[in-house]
Amino acid sequence: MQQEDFLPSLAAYLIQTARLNAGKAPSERDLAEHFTVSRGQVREALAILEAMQVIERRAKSGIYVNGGIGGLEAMSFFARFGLPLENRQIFEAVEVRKIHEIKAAELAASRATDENFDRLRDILARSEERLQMGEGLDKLDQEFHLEIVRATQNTIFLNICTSFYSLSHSRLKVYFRSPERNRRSHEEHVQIFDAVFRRDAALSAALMVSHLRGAMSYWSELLDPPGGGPVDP
Amino acid sequence: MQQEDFLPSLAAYLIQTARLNAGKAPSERDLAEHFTVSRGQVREALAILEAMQVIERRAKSGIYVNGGIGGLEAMSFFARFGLPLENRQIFEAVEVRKIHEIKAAELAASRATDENFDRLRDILARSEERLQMGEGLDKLDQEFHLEIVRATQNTIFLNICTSFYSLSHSRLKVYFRSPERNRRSHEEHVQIFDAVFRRDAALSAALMVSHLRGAMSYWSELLDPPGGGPVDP
DNA sequence: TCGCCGATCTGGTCTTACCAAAGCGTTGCA
DNA sequence: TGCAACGCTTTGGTAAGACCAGATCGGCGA
Repeated sequence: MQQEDFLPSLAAYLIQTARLNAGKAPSERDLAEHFTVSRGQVREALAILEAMQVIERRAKSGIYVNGGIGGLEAMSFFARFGLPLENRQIFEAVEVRKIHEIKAAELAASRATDENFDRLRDILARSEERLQMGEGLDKLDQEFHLEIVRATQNTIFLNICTSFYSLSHSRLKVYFRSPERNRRSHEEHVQIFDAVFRRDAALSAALMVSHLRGAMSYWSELLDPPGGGPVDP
Repeated sequence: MQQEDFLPSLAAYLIQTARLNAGKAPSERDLAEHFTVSRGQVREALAILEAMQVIERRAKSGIYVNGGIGGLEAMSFFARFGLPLENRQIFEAVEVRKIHEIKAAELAASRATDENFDRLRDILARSEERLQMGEGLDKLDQEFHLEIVRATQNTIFLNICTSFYSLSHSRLKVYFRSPERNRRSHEEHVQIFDAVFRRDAALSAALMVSHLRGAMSYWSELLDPPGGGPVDP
């Protein structure tokens, strides 16, 4: 146990043990022993988790796991490593994603460069290829959406959207198991590309609205029913 | 030298020294000596900065400061401690803020609760008070905008917007030195409040558009002219 | 039963030590 | 003279031990 996946392991363990103990996690010394690493390693990881607002370290008292996990970085960190998020968080993240990507399509229409168009064409071509072979879009969907964001030429914006995409990642895998949904998704991508290429900002945004509505309504249905308990992201 | 302000000091020092040495910062041992702390402390801080994508640690080689600073967390960290950002970054952050807050006004119109309205009224009342006494709005502007975001009931969204607000903070102080701008800003806040209170989503969004346009055009003028060099955030 | 006191635990910090690989300068050979 | 091989130094990565001061909590005494 060392390497880079020590952090997520630690985080998962902290949350798991804290849940059984009113939010309080084991001591640094216990954690070090449990993971067979030095206390220094544990402290380094804890410093990062504290900066992410995942935990709180109270001097001479102990380590406490924050309730509803804090910052964006923390959440995308969680999603990246498959840790569970709550329904509310997922819903909120989806809403933020909608806000971002609709505006992204609009801005992309006026700012996309030839390189952006080249990459988009390449992504669409590879999508077509995969569909012909009867395979799911998978990562290509993500690539398409993020390339649209990249076409806004706003690197901060791209940064945020990338984080949010990871929040929905494993869910999307399920979504893209259906051949029909794959096909429709691809066709909508092509339409969006055309609108952006024609520099039609309003149409680009409108198409993105309906594209996201279609894809995400599927998704929110999975969330709502039982109402409450945490689901895996 | 210890406490919480060690991190920003370290960050500033790393960036400063790295600039003179092709992106390479002093070794951990040198840093520990320079700040009169233990190597462990330095490593803990470096772990956080690495997680923020501010630096990169290469085993057996050294510490390297990343060019155009990475993630959102890193940027708001920088802004919070008055470290310089580049023009491009500021422009991008402003654009993202616009995207967020316009949509926030729209959503707030349909979701704001009585508590939100109470807090907004309180903020406006205190604003009025300060204006009467000839003082600037200062923090109250921030409170108003963030309360609008809070009214969307999306905590993740609020989280992001809060980070972005800190990016423009010290600049806003300059903006609010002008009594006339204070007055106009306050009046626009009142109008936005009314629109939200009447649940008029379209009007809320439209008013926010012009409010931000007014406030931020002032600002982008400060950025564009010389074109290039970093400015203080 | 209530309050006080002391042992214990905990995070915070520092020191020392060792490892392995990267860097770099020197040396030695062609 | 030029280049390649060798070896020392530096560097991040990791571990182990120690001390401090405050919080925590149990037991003792009033």
